Formats: sequence, C-alpha cells, structure tokens
Amino acid sequence: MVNRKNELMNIGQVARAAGVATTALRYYEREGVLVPKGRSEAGYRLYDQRAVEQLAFIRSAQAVGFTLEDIHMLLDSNGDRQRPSKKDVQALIEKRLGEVEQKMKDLKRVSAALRDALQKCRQSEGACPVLTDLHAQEKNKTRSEVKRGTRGK
Amino acid sequence: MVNRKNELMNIGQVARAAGVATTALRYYEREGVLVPKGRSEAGYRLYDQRAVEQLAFIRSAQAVGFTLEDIHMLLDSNGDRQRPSKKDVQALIEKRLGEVEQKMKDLKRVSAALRDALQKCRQSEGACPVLTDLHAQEKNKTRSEVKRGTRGK
DNA sequence: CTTGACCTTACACTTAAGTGTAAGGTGTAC
DNA sequence: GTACACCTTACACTTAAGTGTAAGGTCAAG
Repeated sequence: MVNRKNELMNIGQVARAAGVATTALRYYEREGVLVPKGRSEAGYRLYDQRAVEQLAFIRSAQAVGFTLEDIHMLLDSNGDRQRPSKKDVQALIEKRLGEVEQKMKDLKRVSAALRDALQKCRQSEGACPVLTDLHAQEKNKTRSEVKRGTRGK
Repeated sequence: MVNRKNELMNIGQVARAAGVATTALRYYEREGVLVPKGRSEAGYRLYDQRAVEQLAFIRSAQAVGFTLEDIHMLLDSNGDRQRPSKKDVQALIEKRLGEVEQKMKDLKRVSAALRDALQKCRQSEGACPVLTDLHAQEKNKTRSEVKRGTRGK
C-alpha cells in the first residue's frame, strides 16, 4: 500500500514527512542514531522510507523520556550490522521496560494529584491546593519509590 | 530569631531526607521553585517538613517529563502569595493533565513495542527486530499523534 | 582553641539535544 | 545564464538542570 519501494529522499523531504528539522537529521547522523542510506553524487544525503518510521519511533521514545543514546542502542539492535550480542540487547530492553513501568507509576501518581487538585480547585473559593493534594497521595501510596536517589551519579 | 514553630531543618538534612543534592536545593531557590522558609542568624537556609514533600512532588513530576518551570507554576498555585488568578491555574492543570494523558499513550505504545521485541528477540536466532515491531504498532495505532512538530519553536 | 563537618556566595563548567550562522556547492525554471 | 530553493560543512551558541570549585564563615566536640 504505502510502499513505494526504492524511492530515496533527500533531507528536506524526510524532514517534512517526519515533522522534524533538517538540522536535527544532520545531528542524528553525527550521533550515529540515524544514518542516511547513502549520498548522491553531489554529496546530498539520501534516506529511504524506513527513515521516516524510525523518526516516528525516535519521537515516541523521546516523548516518554528516553534519551537519544538509549534510542541509538535500541535502533542499533535491529540494524543489520555490528549488533551487540543479543544478550545485551535483551538486557537493555528489559531494563528499559522496567523504566517504562516506573514512569507509568509516576504518571498515575501525578495524574491523580492533578485530577484531584483540579476538582478541589473548582469547588474552592480560595487557593487551588495543588501540592496539598499530592501530599495526601504521597502518604497513602507506596513509599518505596522515593529511594532511587539523584545521588548515585 | 525565627525558630520554634515546627521543626526546621537546614539544607543538608532536607537533602538527605528527600534524596537530592544540596546544590540542587540551592539551585531550586535561585530559580524560585523551592524557597526556604527562612534563614538562621548565621545565614543558613531553614526548611520545614513540607519542603521534603514538595521535593517528592518535584521528583515525581520531573520523572514524567515536566520541566522545573512547569513545576514552579504548579507549586506557586498553591503558595499563599501572588497566585495567578485561579482560572489560569485551572487552565494550566487541565493542560498538564492533557499532556499526562498523551504521555501515557506514548508509554503504552513504547511498552508494547518493547515487550513484543523482547519476545521476538527471545525466540529468534538472528537479530532482535526492535524497530520492525514498533513499525507495525505504528501503522495500527492512531496516526495523529505524530503531528505536534518540533517545528513551531 | 583547634578540628572537621557543615554552611555561605560567586562563578565556571557540564550534558543533551539540538539551533543559528557563515560560506559555499547544486539543480532547475524562466 | 541567472535566480532561487535546496543542499553541504564547520563552528558557535542555546537551554535546562544542575555540578564543581574556590574562598571563606559557623558550630559542636575534644
């Protein structure tokens, strides 16, 4: 359906298709995250259709807090060359999955707090007690999550 | 003296209790995000118990991608002074709630992709096709989310 | 009254993920 | 054959959220 096979695009077309800046694409190449399939005779970067999908992945993953470096590894694991041993890849994926789970917990917590705050805010005359609500949440819910310190860097 | 209301702590104690660095606390003060209740005669910052909870909120919110500036506004809305009109606060909270919802969607997407990739990775001999999976996800799920471009900045 | 842990400020540096700018080459439409 | 959009590189700058360092003041114990 969507597959117009070996159509190669240059940087501007990919950028428009994926909704990112061309400068970002050049940056991704520099960082090795997304390298164009080749170059034209004049030296223009040439990308295939896949690049657009990879960019969508990059944006999704970034939206939930993965770094470009994380993403780099994830994408490399599927690239056909010099993949890092599959065991490593599995471990990495498992680790990221754990992080995703943690983030979901955090999101639920913040979501509940905001929801609650909004409600109180609507029915109150005075201040909107955002933090106060969260405070209550904080005490009821799991206390363990606060452990992973900014410390161990 | 400014003592004897509740237990006041100085910066190191708060930092330990909340699991953040003292330098971060000073930074938060500079940015107006979390200002100590007062100073000792010697000029030491004095924080109350609340600060620890506020820090927990800050960390939760950061973990899901809010900026310190966002958090600043959220916390200010509950601070007793110069709050920005309650309507604004409501609007802000609603906006953030929308973002949280979006993030949850993204997380589910990435989570599914990772889970799937992991499974395929386990049962495959060759490469772990991380991106390929996501690619499939991408096509099935809502296409609209890809719109919010990095462009309008 | 000295030691060591803890606090203060000011300023410079760091990292991630780019953006902006300068100086120039390419491709095509009129 | 020139205007114009688009491409190239290299390098400097930006922002967020801090960290590191220097130079010094404070406080409880020994």
